[in-house]
This record gives sequence, C-alpha cells and structure tokens, in this order.
Amino acid sequence: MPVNPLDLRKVSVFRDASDGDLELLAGRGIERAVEEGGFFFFQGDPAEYAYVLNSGGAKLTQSSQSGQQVNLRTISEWQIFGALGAVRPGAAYPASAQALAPSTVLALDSQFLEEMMQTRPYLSVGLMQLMTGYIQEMQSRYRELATEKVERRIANVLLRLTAQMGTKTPEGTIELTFSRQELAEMSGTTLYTVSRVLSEWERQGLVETGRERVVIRNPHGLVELAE
Amino acid sequence: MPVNPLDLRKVSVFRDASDGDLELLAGRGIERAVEEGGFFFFQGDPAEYAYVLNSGGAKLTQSSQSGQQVNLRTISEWQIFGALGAVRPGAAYPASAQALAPSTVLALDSQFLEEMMQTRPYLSVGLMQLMTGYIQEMQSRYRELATEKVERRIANVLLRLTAQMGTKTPEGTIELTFSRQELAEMSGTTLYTVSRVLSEWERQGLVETGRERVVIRNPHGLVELAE
DNA sequence: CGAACAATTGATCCTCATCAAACCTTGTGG
DNA sequence: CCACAAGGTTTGATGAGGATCAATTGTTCG
Repeated sequence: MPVNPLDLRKVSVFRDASDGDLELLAGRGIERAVEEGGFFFFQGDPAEYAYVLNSGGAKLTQSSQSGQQVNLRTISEWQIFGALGAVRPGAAYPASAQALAPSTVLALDSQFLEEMMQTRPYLSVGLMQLMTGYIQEMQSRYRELATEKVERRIANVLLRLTAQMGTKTPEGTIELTFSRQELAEMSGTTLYTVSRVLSEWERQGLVETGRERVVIRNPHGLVELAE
Repeated sequence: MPVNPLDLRKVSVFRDASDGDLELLAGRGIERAVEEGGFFFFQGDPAEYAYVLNSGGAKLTQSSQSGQQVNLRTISEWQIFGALGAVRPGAAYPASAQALAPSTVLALDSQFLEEMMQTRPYLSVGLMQLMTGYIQEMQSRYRELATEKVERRIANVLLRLTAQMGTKTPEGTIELTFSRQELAEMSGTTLYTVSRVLSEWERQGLVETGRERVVIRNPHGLVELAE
C-alpha cells in the first residue's frame, strides 16, 4: 500500500513543506519492506538514500572491527534516518540500520534531497534542527558514559525510551519491548549487568520484567535514580 | 586590532560567502578578548552569540551536576563554536567554552545569523556539513568510549589532536601542549591513568613527555596501538 | 628562593566484565 | 497437545582494569 503523501508531514523535517513538495517526495521515493532483523543499510555503504520509517521500528548501530556494537539511536515511525548522505555527497553511512520489527520505509534519493535543499530553506533549516538535537543528545550520552555509573545510565536509557516511544498500558504504566542485550548496547554495558540491575529494581517495585519486555511501574523512582 | 573581513573566509562555514557578506558579518560582529582560563560562555547560558575563534585556543566541556567534566571538542583558530543557538532560537548552550590560551573572538549575533540563513543557502549548507562532521565524530567517540580500553582511547585522542592542531617541530616530530588532566577529560579517564600510560609509552620510545607537553616521537606506533 | 601547580608512583579497593551453568519462555513439528 | 529446540534470562563465582587516595617529586614563575 502506497504512502499517503500528506502523511509525510508527520516527519519533522517536512513539517513546513507544501502539499506539492510532499507529493513530489512521495512520488520520487521508493517503497521498501524489510523483515524483522533485516538491514536497511550497512555501515560503510555509500549513502545513496535517506529513509523515512513508515511503519515498524529500527535501530542505528555502529560496530568496531572487533565486532562490538553500540546502539546510537532508536527510530520510531515517521522519523527520518540515514540523511547524512544528503549533506555530504558521496559519503558512506557511519552506522548500520536494522529493523526491530517488520517495517516499511520510503527511500529518498540523497541527491534529489540535496537539490531540493538548494531552493527550499525550510528543508535545510528543518534538517539542521534535527541535527542539533542529535548532537546534543550524543554529547549528553557521551558525558554520561564517561562520568556516570552503570545503574544511572540504564535508568537514563529507560527514561529516554519512555519519552520517545513508550506505549501506555491500560493501567497507566509504560511498556517497552527490548531484550537485555539491546538495552545493554544502549547503555554501554553487558546484558548480564542489565539483567542484574533490572532484577534488583523489580525487587524494589520500580519495574516489572519479562522476556524482551520491561514495564515501568514507577517512572519517578527511575528519575531519582538517574540524577 | 580589528578582524580583517576577508580572513573570515578561513571559517569553513563562510567559505562560499561573498565579500559583501563577510564585511557584513565582520561589521555586525563584536570583538572580544578572553584571558587564558576565562570563559566565553557557560553551559546553560542563553545561546545569544556564535563565536569565531580569531586567535588563541579553546575547549568545549560539559559537566554533570556532580562537577565531573568531559571535553567535547577542542577549538583552534578560525573554527566556529556555540552556533547551535542560531538554529534553535532561545536555546541554551549545552556546554561551556573556556580559553586554553589568551584568545580573541568575533561574537556573531545568533538571531542575525539565523536571518542570514533564510536567504543564503550556502550558509545553512555549510553549517550542516559542519554539524554532520560533529555528529559523526561524537558517534565514533561514543562507540570508542563504550567498547575500547583506556590505552587505545588515549592513543586515539593524541592522534586526533595531532591531525587537528599538531605543530611540527624542526625535527619533524609533533608537539602537543595539554596537561594530563586535559587529556584525561578528552579520553574519559583520570589524570593518573593518563600519566601511567604516557610513562609506559615514553619507556617504549613512542612519546616524550613534559609538563603540559607531549611530543609524538612515533606516530605510526600510536596508530598501531589505536586499532 | 619559595609557593603553586603539574606529574609520578605505589597501594588499595570497587565496579563491572567475563565465564559458566541452569532456568524460563516461546514457538514448532511430530 | 506434548516434547523439544532455540533463544532469552538469571545468577553465581572469579578476576581484571582502572578509579581513588596519599605521598613524593618535578617544574615554572613571581
């Protein structure tokens, strides 16, 4: 099923676009479906497309030669990713993008986006706002990693995820579906440590855990831990 | 002594500016001198100005409530910093900027810059290229911090500094002037560990150390350590 | 020369990574 | 519908890598 052009306005970068521009984008874009665990692109590939996540979920990861990987960002619906190529023509993706669930995306040609930016200030301004947000988030996470202990970092990760994509359950609690391994990659630690910390928190009634699942019972308690 | 407008073209963001634009910027800019150790701005201040470093050196640091601080970026001449405010009006600086040496800067009004961007695509494109660079660097450093051991991180810090600002000595070696404390803040460790590692490297003939000074004797050896 | 500050080095301790084994949960095929 | 396989999770035991603390030494500059 084709993307409704007007839905593209949900993408922050396209908020101020005209209807015509949205149709142009949707028309030039290529729709792609990726199964859970599949990759949109790999670290090092030439950055020929930027992607808009239409449905599903994804994560951006960077890995070292030794194969250790960290999670740089989690992408939810109507977020754009892989857009660096539109700014630096000929560049390579600095990270890999992997589907966390069956997903569909709209792939936008980087070169086309770049051309559009020349004549549409709203586009470059929007992209820049997005980028400053990422810079600030990365700077904070960097400081956090350098100065905070594991427990705090995990608390912060859960809070960030909650803010970004937490789905409220009927009882008003918040449910996240991530494995211990994924949480570890987001906090810069190991799955073992995440497991221990979550178990301890469960004992204290802060969270409720399950297989690939964490329910935040007491968000305020986590906030206190985080600071 | 006033800044020569044409010198502003050394700033990557202004590379494609017209002579007129440069004069406009230089005219609207406010010159400021800051002594060594002084601050251009503090984390949390409203981001009313972007700065161009005219002479001297500076560093951007972020600190946690507990007062621990990390070095986010080292700024050398003709680099721009504190420019986030031009993109997010009304925002606060996410980091503090401190002079590493007696410095002079040109302070550019954020609002004025923002207005210029509306009509000058070269400006937003240039800023975006700068930002993608920062994003990528922060992402790499983040991964490094999460996955690599201290020794490697210190090696990488020295190599980055070398690339950015190493001044070649007559004998072809490269000299950096940073205290152990500063190197620690750049590598996410403590001054004690930096001291130990440098001592060991000195024993191996890789570097030569002194008070607030590191001379790279064997850059290639460091590259090997770093990977 | 002395004060202030930077660096070194040793001793100790603590956090967390690592390894191993057992335990759950979920989905599948007989 | 049960049994089993596969993959996620828990928990314990162990150890390494650095942080921290303390004391000393070196360097710079007024």
